[in-house]
Amino acid sequence: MSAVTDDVLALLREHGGRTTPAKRLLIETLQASRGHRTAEQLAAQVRARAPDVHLTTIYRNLEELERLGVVERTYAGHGPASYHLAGIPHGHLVCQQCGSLTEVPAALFDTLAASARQEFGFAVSPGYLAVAGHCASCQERCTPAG
Amino acid sequence: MSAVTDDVLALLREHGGRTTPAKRLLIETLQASRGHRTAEQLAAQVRARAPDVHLTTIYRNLEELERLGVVERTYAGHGPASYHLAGIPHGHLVCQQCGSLTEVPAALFDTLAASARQEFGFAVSPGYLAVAGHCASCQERCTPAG
DNA sequence: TTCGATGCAAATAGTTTGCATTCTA
DNA sequence: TAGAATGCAAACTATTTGCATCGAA
Repeated sequence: MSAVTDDVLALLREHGGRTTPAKRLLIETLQASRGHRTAEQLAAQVRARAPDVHLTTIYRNLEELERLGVVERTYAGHGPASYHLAGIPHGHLVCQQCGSLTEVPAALFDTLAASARQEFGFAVSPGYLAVAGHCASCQERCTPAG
Repeated sequence: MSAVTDDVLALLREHGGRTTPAKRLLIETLQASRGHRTAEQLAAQVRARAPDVHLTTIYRNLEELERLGVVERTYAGHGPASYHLAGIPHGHLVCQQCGSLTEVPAALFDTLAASARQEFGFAVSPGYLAVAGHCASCQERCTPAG
């Protein structure tokens, strides 16, 4: 159906993988969901079309796609990880209060990444972990107007 | 024994809490361990002196201390959270390969925090989540010299 | 002597693994 | 028809909760 899906399936085959309905549906679901989805959410969406696909299969396929660099996993502290198709590199802000996840340009991390490299020889990957804090609406709700 | 321990216990009492051996030992252990410790590690260290202290008690007391602002919890992705006494604000770099956790000055986050506030109204808390990437030694080990 | 703290068992959330079966190439 | 992929059950890790008992103030 989609060129991207077929490209990913082709890549999978190149690496010794096989094309299955579960994989095709997962990739299509990832494309359809612009934002970030948990494994559970992806499973629910895939099951809407193929009720027998097990959560385990979702996890196994996400892992395979992550290994191939097609999918990125993001941790936001406790709670489940979020998955999304790898594309333009970006970072994430997660609100400690409401849990909302905001995608932000990787450029926001440039200064931090430069300092980390210079001072600690550390190469920052902005995508893997979110940056915690408090989102605009939660601050409004909790700050006594100032 | 230590002034800090007594101060924390006093703070606990002020908030309706009680002084117990388990709490005293936990606070002393947190002081003794300069770095970051998981609940499990803290339990092991406390048990060296009081074998009957249960992991549940450690979690409950860490939670209480976190609520009072005495202890900070840091998540580094998957794996257990790390705990340490709240002191000078700082951030953390976690290596995705070896898992090592590096404490870094909060100043490293200044530019990121400023941009996040300006562009998204988001108030960054550098301490709560680590920033992922690859530490110096893991890069050496894996980069084909260049 | 009251009410917070504890120990223990059990529940929980999120994810991974073992194994027999099914299906792709 | 070999070996990858799947479904299901069960294990697993990190953490939380329920409840009876214990102990600090």
